[in-house]
Amino acid sequence: MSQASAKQRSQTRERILESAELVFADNGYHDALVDEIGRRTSMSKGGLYFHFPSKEDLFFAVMDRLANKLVCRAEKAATKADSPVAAAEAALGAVVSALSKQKRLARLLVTQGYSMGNAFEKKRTEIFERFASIIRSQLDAAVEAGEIDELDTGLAARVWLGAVNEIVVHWLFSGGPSPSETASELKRLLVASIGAPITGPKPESGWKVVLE
Amino acid sequence: MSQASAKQRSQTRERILESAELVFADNGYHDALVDEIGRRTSMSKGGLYFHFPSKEDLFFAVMDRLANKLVCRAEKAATKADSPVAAAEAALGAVVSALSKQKRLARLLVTQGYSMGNAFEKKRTEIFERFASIIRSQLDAAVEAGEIDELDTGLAARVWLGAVNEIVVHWLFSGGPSPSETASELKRLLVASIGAPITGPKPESGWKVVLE
DNA sequence: TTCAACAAACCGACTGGTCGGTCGGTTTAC
DNA sequence: GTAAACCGACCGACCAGTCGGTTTGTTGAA
Repeated sequence: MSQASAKQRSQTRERILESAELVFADNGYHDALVDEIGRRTSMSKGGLYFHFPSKEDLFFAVMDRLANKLVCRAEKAATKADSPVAAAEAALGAVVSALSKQKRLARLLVTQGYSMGNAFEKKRTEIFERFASIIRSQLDAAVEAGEIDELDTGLAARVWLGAVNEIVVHWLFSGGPSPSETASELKRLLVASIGAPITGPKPESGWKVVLE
Repeated sequence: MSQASAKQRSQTRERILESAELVFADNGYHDALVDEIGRRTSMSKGGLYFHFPSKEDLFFAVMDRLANKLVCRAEKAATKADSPVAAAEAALGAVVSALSKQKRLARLLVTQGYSMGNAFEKKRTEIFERFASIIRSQLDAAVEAGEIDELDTGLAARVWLGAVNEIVVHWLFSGGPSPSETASELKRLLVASIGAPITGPKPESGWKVVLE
């Protein structure tokens, strides 16, 4: 029993999480009905409550699951790059590309949580901090390597994330261009913000910027 | 009657808006109780509903009022600057400073609306677009004046706003530094993002940046 | 192989508390 | 006298969470 049912159990949880993701993304936390999640899972409300103690816990589980997936992608992308700045850029690009492909996921991560009320803030913070630390550690490495001048890398990381966040929101709610469409221009702006050379062919040592 | 009571009427509306602002900011849209707003206005629920047709309308009125105030500040700050980039920077600085001084206002503008559900997004978009267009028009002027290279000024404006948004959220929910504390460093990053010279004492013609 | 025993998984009608909004009535101001 | 402004008890829709009951699957003794 223990082996077989443990697998079954987690499969069921997964099924629930998938439905919940859809419903939360479409309606936001507050307007998402537990009954609706049940309907989409072909499971009664009682069944759901057997697997998750509350709507809130279910929501958090959904968010964690998504965040893990995205963080994984970002980290994988970062390791493939051949310089710290390129790694930070790649991590950002991975997130942007993932969000562009899934509006629903984007909605969920970027806004739908707030409708939970103040309890959500901790989770949102936690997730954003995970992304921020990926970027920040790459920027730290870039400073260490002399690729860029010293700067408040934590702040810079938040600037990058905030920028992406806003671009995504604008895409979702104003029919702006999809994040992936503006990704290269966006990267140019953000890379410039930390005073790094634009990643064209390859950053060369001893480069200069002269204005006027 | 018409003169005197019209004044009285708008005074009452103002009183309600002030209380509503507090309650919405503290609790978010959904958890804000109309009864509580009434209590703080020393007015019954029926009285409130004489002045505003619904909780939703009241909320929108609160948001509009705040946005107007902030937009005014930003525009005023912009006109005092002596170059387009400086104007954009000043507008941003004005917003940052206003938000830093009033956590409540910051919360309201930045997150508390989402709990209203999808109806909020339109209003949020509208308000952010107002700010974005102030920044963008200054950046356009900067391009026009040859102060900076051509770029997607709309995108840049959203990057700026997104950055501020994230810094504010981080301040509110993670006890990060207040936006005004990091304002100068933030400005440095954002000004760099558009490839403009750092505004130190004053931008000099013929200046240089040399790395390595 | 069969079946009793038991527990895990699931069902869905129901409850209890919550609020936005209403409405008949009262007060206030002109 | 009358209309605007205000009152506050009440209504009714809503929905997370509960709980007694049913089904399903596993186990191990006969």
